[in-house]
Amino acid sequence: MEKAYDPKSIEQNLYKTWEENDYFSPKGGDNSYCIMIPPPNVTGSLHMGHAFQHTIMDALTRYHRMKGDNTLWQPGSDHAGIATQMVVERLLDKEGKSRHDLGRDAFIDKVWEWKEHSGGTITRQMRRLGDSCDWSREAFTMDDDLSNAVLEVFVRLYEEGLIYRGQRLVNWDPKLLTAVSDLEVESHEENGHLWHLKYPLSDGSGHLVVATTRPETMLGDTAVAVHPDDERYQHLIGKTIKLPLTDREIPIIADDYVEKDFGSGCVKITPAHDFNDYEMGQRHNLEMINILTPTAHISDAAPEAYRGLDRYEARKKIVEDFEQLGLLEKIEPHKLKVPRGDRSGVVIEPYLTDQWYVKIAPLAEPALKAVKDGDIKFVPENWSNTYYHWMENIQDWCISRQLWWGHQIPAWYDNEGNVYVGRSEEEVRQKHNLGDAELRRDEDVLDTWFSSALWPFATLGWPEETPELETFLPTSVLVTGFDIIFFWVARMIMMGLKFTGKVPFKEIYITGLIRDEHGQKMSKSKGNVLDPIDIIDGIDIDSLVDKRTTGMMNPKDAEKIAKRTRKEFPEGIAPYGTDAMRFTFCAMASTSRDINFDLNRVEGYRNFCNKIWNAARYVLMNAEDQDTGIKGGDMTLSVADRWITSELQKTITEFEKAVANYRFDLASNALYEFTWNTYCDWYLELSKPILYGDEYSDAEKRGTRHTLVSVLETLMRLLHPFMPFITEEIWQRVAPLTGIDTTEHSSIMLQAFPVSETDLIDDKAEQDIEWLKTIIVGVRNIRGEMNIAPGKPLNVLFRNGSEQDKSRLASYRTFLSKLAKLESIEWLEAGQEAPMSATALAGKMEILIPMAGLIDVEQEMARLGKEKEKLEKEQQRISGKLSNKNFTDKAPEAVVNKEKEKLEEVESTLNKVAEQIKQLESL
RNA sequence: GGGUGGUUAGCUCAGUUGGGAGAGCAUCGCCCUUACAAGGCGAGGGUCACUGGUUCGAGCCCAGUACCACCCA
Repeated sequence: MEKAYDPKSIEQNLYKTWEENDYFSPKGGDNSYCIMIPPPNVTGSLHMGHAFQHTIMDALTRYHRMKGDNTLWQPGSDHAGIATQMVVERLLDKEGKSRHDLGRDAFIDKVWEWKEHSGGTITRQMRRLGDSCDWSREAFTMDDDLSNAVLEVFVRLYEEGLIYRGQRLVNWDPKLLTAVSDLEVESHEENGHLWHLKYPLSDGSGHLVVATTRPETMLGDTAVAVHPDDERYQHLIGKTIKLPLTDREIPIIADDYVEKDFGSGCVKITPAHDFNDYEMGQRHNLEMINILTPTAHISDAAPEAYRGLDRYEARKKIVEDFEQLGLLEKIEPHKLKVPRGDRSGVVIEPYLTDQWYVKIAPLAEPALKAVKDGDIKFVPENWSNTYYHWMENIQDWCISRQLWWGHQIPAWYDNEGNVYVGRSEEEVRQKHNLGDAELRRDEDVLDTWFSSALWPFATLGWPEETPELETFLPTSVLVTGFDIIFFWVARMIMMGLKFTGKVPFKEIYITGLIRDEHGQKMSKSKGNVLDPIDIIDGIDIDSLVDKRTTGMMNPKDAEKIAKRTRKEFPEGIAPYGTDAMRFTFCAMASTSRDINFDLNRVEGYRNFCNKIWNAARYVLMNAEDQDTGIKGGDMTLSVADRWITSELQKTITEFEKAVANYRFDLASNALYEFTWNTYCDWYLELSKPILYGDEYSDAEKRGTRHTLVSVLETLMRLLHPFMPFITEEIWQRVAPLTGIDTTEHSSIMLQAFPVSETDLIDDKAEQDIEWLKTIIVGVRNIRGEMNIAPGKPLNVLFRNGSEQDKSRLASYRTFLSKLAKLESIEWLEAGQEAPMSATALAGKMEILIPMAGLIDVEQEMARLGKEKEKLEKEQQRISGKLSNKNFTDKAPEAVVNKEKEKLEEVESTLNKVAEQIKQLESL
């Protein structure tokens, strides 16, 4: 084995072997376990959030596979309508073409071509992460099977009246020229203005003042509203306004939606361009005037002077015209929430169009109930409240998009404008006896999330009744971020219940978001993005800077980012390997809080990998080609052997408990702690005296070799779900030494997960080792504090030992001598004069290190002084507690007794320390 | 405006029936000891945001305040 762990040399080969041997497909027993991947966009590459979630999913998948479950991790990707279409359009743009130059069919061919060409990025990355998903089942939302499921769902919902077409206000993206759903709109506060406009009354008796953040919409005003109880305007209700810049007269109406205290208390109403005004327009039967074109220019419905102007040019001109007419009262700076398209970034316009909608209330009700009844459980639980709140206020879902890339809506129109919905044109003609009448298919496609909503059952073969559907639905757990609970999770639940009668998954594990080490969101524009692959393979600083700064809109930002990046990573990023990164994610995955990703943590866990690697080296050096007991022969287990085996059982139990609660952080800690602080720091050291010492028998050496390899072999299986590569590599070498035939059992990933055996728990061994550790640590402490070289052999004296201490020393003298580097250990009889010594305590027993030529008196005084101070504080605290009658009366007896014992112990220790100090002082 | 989460060591974070404040990294000291210097051994470092309450006892429970983050209107 190489002296240092080198992930590069092992990872990719191992993955290839696993995949070629078809280890990823389900082949377990009766219990099925299934995770559906949240399908990433084909456009994209995996970011840190994916890497995090994939680590969790893969850990769960590997864990359950090893437990013998029939385990499927279903992979696939999403066609991501808008995002993908934008990417391809941008490519066309570089050739100076638009999609319209190509035409719909040619454009779609182009998208497919692009997908074939560059859609493999994600699956390649997933392989690098070690994702053990069943690639033979890889799905894509635009595949024939899934497209059929989409058709089927659309038609059935339509036939039930749950899909309808209607003219309403939608969120219109004037750049992408499509409707988008509420969820695709992001509103953020921006600085704007509030324009106060004077609207003259028709009878010439004065004017009202209305305030607006969008003056251009006044061209579409069809009323002015006041609050019905507002005394100031009572007499005006029912009168009319002469709308400036137009020749229209509009009514003054009363509606209690109006806030009396905001602005003048008068509100201009533009039903065709504002959601609230739309509602009010419905209530009051107001005319709707659509003054915008799809590209947000002023339409022909407006006075000629403004037609064809861009919305912001029109705004400017209208304000100027008001001013000229003396009708501009004032302009105030104003902060407002500006809605922007999450893809295009342009300001969204509420816009009146024909769109398709899903009537959501009938679907939402059972979906709400499923969570309330506990058929679906959120982890952590508090996300269910967010879910309830959303589901109880859910609006109908606009599902049509004016795009080309996606599932085209299966609706046809005849020349009279009738609409027919069916699985195909043929079916429609037949069903409605249309003969060969001219039919035109609806050009729109469905919202990407429509097909995503069917993902859990469509990938398993629905609408066919497949065995997979029977076996894996409901799936076990969905692992995802809270940002798509509404986009995706809720819709899967609704559709799943509707079409399969089953919940799509039993649990939803909500992960936190990955942020940078300062808690900033990772984004291209901030230049703080980390690519998981760069953490695995490493990257030099120049390449990293290039990566972060290419394609920046603003060259100034690029400069800033380059500078910051160079400062933060002067040497670039070291290659940490997949396992180190995965373990980092696991270790940081506490209860769905956001995670500030710190590369220092990765480095720490890379070191952990190296520790494991070297522990394995040590074990192999001492066990390979040697007698590990698999061929029989007497075997005697030492106290250390029994102890480490006992500790291992406890670690397994702890791990199981943590994973059952999705506490991967606690699980990782248990593994880390056992591996490093227990197995490496103590057990491997304890094994050395036995293996290297002449005083131990063959049976004892055999027992220790056996324990070394069997604990390591078990530990590899325990670690495997989190660190698949290094554990496989080591297991392949260690397993044969435990008698496992690796030609038959070819991979750790198909081995059984360790089971904790309670009869291997050994309290006596644990106490004995505890005793050993106390003494060794005591001696080391003196060495450390006194600056005595670790290698310098010491003579020690024990005093005031009990019978147990004496028998322990008799049994474990070699361990003590070797681990504490002692030359001699001798008993001092009670009352026997001790030489001047530094002391430590193991219970009541004193450990004395004679100081002649070794120890500085003042230093030892200082050390003991510190010790004394600590003990006195503790003594004070406890005795204070115990002298409080309230405490002794009211606290449970067990607690009080515990405190009493503690006090006794502290006081006896304190006495001994004080005695030592006195002795030193007397010199 | 409504809601959710957070505030613990210099940094990143654990702390699950309320009963001795923890880890990793960073810092300091000693050591290249025959698995590992990506290491070993030891040490220092915290009014657990603030105020009040419940309790014999609060990092933990309750009320309020401040600040931060996110979601919704």
